[in-house]
Amino acid sequence: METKKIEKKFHSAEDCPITATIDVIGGKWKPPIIWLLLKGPIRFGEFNRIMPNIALKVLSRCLKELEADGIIIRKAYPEIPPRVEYSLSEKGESLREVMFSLSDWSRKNIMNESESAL
Amino acid sequence: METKKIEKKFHSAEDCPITATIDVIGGKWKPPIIWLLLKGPIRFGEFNRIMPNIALKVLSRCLKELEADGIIIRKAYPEIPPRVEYSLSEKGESLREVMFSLSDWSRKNIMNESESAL
DNA sequence: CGGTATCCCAACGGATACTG
DNA sequence: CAGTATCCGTTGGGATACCG
Repeated sequence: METKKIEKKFHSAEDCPITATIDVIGGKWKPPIIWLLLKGPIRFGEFNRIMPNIALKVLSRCLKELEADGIIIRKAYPEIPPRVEYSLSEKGESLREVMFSLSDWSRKNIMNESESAL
Repeated sequence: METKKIEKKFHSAEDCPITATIDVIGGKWKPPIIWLLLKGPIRFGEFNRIMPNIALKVLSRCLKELEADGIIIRKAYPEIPPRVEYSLSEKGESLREVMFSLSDWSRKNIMNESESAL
């Protein structure tokens, strides 16, 4: 059988799997949010303390979107004062390699981390 | 010596290396552009043929930005009609792993590619 | 062929005030 | 404490027409 080489077209950007991933983890603040969650659960206020310049509304929306995409899990404790903890889902955990890959490339190619250790 | 654990803060989003990488490769059309270039040099018109719905202006700006970031190389041949070829720089080539990582995660977690092979 | 120029719209991000 | 509501500026992406 002959295999005809079909050139894949990108009729819309969403046909690209990479674009699809970046739609989920991209934007200005989602990367640090996911990065922090890779270390463990975090409360709403903690995000705001660690990222002092993110607007509350933006933080709120990012968390909602990540939750809707199945990346993070929101757990609210019915206490006074209220406590809400965010953590990574399994799907979110599976991003660990991806995030390290992106971070690694950045350190080598954007931050000019010297290769002096070599 | 005791090592005090310093919590890294993200005063601006750009403090996050992952955000920095996504600033370079992100957006709607840059991923497919880089993806295509990983297979070899491409001419301006070819991009437009493979991605029929990208606006000329957008394609043009994406290519300019990628060039400014040192990811791609633009080579113009002084012919009539003119010919311009885009290819990856070394820095651009170094994105291969990153792109595969992003693409792989997408196939497993967004496109629901069955794991039937297991 | 390989682009620019112009105009437009929606989405994202941001500051501040307020609420359960 | 953990958000929402409102308003606003900037950016990214898009359609169309035109140029060297």
